Amino acid sequence: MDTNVGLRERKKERTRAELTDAAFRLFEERGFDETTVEDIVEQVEVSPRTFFRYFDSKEDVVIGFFDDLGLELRGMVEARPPDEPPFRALRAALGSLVDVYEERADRVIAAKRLALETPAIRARLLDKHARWENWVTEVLAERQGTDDDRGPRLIAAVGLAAYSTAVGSWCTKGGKQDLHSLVDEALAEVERGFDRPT
Amino acid sequence: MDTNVGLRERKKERTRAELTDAAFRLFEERGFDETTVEDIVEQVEVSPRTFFRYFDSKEDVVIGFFDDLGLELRGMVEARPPDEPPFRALRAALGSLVDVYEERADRVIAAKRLALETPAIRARLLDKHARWENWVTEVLAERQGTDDDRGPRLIAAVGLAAYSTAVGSWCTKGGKQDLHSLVDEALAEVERGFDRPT
DNA sequence: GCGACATTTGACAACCACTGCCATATCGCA
DNA sequence: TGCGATATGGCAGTGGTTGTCAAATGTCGC
Repeated sequence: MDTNVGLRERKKERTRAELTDAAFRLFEERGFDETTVEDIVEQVEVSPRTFFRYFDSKEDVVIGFFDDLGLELRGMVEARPPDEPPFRALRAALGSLVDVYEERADRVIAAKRLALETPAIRARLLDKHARWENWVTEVLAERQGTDDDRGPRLIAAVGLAAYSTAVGSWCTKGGKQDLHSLVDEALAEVERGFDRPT
Repeated sequence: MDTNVGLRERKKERTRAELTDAAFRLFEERGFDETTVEDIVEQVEVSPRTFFRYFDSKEDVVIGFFDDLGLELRGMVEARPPDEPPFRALRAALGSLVDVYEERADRVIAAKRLALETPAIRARLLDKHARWENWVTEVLAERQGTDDDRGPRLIAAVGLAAYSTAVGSWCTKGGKQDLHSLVDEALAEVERGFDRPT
């Protein structure tokens, strides 16, 4: 049940990585809509049918990369001390998430560029974002043991919106700035509306 | 250049409305994915090709309804007194937008239900939302004559996020509550972080 | 009302994302 | 080495979407 290291598994990993690389390269060269699945698979010498065994859809190649991050975020919020005010907990969790973004800055920025020019990608990326919001909402609601989710949802939505603007401006600047400070500034600004000690 | 009232135009309006009605009905009956464009057009006795002359995509039938609202919102923000703090201006504009939502509560709620169960719709709806964010950001940036749009964007993103949560909970409650107060409460909560007179 | 003109529609063909199905190839293990 | 599990390829089919062209239909001046 651990990380399988059979020949089979490694081969699968490699194929997946090759497909992702080829796809990103072609998307960058000629655009997402102008790249067919056929184009991608012939670079890796794999059948189209196989492509769809690795990815649910063409967009999934771009989105998939972010897939588990939401769950990770969820975990990070859960791990915060229970007496911490909710917005602050979210802020701290997002702070940790930043590390992952910086590690894979190239892919994050490429995805963002694609999102700008391709509605289909943008839409999927936003959808993933919405899923994150739901997860965070759940965790926050549990933490404060309320049945009415409106408060937690507002915090999740607003916090993630602030996070996204920071990541967005980081991407447009080419990832040169310090994402930590950008995110933290944006969230600090918003936090003043919540978690007031009053 | 005004509202054309020729037979031609009226017929087009009617066809569009019939297609929309048929589509919403079928989507509700058997779901979005299970309804083909063919199914829709045969109810209105129109060719599939014609369907795509009225709508850019199948999803567009659901989204199209909201299309101009973003521009309307933009106009409403522009119309606010220039000395008003930005978040407050946005809050006021969203307050007016609420009227439109309440008028067409049935469609708004139907769209929301479809969004919940159909990823494709959800994604498109979110994309429209993102476009609104851009428009609002632009207007706010103009108002305060800044070149760095990070501040305006944060306000737009956060304000719209708050707005969406309110609309969301209104929809899940079946549109029974007063949307005005829901929206206003959510925005008031967030506003404390911005526009402070300090 | 009639005819030239513009616009809308329908039919057909094509492209492409995506899926189910079955035969074949490949890997892991006894 | 050979058996069972799994990965792949090929193929046919569905459905969304678009271009093209010809037929139909509204518009407008006369």
